[in-house]
Amino acid sequence: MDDQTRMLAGLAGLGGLSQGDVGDQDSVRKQLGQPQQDIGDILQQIMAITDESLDEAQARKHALNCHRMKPALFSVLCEIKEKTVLSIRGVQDEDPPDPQIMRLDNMLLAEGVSGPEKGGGSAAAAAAAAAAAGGSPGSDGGIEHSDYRAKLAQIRQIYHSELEKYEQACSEFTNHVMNLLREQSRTRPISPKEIERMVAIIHRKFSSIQMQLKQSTCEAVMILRSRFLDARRKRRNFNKQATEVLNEYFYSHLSNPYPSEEAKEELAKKCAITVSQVSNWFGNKRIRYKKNIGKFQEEANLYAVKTAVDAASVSAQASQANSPATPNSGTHIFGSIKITSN
DNA sequence: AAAAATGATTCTTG
DNA sequence: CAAGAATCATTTTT
Repeated sequence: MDDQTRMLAGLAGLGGLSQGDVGDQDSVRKQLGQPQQDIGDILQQIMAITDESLDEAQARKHALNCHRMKPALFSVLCEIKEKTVLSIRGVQDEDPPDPQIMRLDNMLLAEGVSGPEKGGGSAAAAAAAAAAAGGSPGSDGGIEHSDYRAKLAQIRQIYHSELEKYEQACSEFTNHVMNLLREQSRTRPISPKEIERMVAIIHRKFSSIQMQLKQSTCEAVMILRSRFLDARRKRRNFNKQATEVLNEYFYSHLSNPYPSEEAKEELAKKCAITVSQVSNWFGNKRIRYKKNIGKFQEEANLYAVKTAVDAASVSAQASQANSPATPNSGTHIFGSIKITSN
């Protein structure tokens, strides 16, 4: 009962001390003549250790270890620690996997930057290139592709070497701290849990650095992607014959230059381009024609003549076969066009 | 080197 | 969702 009341008073209700601990401390108290004085001295010496030379410190440390007070102080520290451990326990919550980090990791994995070495990378690059290229050219795709892959490999290599560097530094530092703690555990009590916590803290710090690395790597990959997979950056003009076919269709359907899906497919096949390229072309053509009809007059005449000649060759007619300067005689411009003057 | 042309993308609209 | 419009980034022309 005596023990219990003392414990309540001394530990402010924190509990957690075993009877053994209390007994230990009790005996310590009896042993000491003037506890305050001696403990103060020892603490002073401990604090002064950092100011001393290594040999000196070593010697002093040894002396302290052999000090008759050492076990007593040790047990006092044990007691204090019992108290603090409790307060620490409340603060320590396991970190939930940060969704941001997960996202970065996933992206890097998908991009083939992290994960298995060469295999993943080239697979991802190939998939990306395939998705971008569609399936038409085949000739110049290879060069861009390999270029992209090379850049990606470069990024991957930098990423991995940096990551390794961090990992190494982390484990080195962890080792160092562990050694320090082990050394210190001779003079003060250190539970495995404490060490564990220390290591966790270190790892968290380093992983935050790693996140920065991941972030910047992601950024680099995104830039690379937009640089190489954005088709408009490596635009090739259609060949002469293709534009000829397209223009022919456009000017011969000038009153309604909206090819149906089937017509688009047909044109795409004839021009060796994709259907969406045909759509793009007509979209651009319509808007640009309408924007400045005058500029396209010559072209319009040219193709009008062309089709007229074709028609004439079929039905050898010469109703009004002369001056090609007749601007699109029967072609009313599609829909209702508001010509923006500029 | 500047200007024009051109294929592609993005955003708004109906 | 497709067409229009504005814009981008490159290629071609001047």
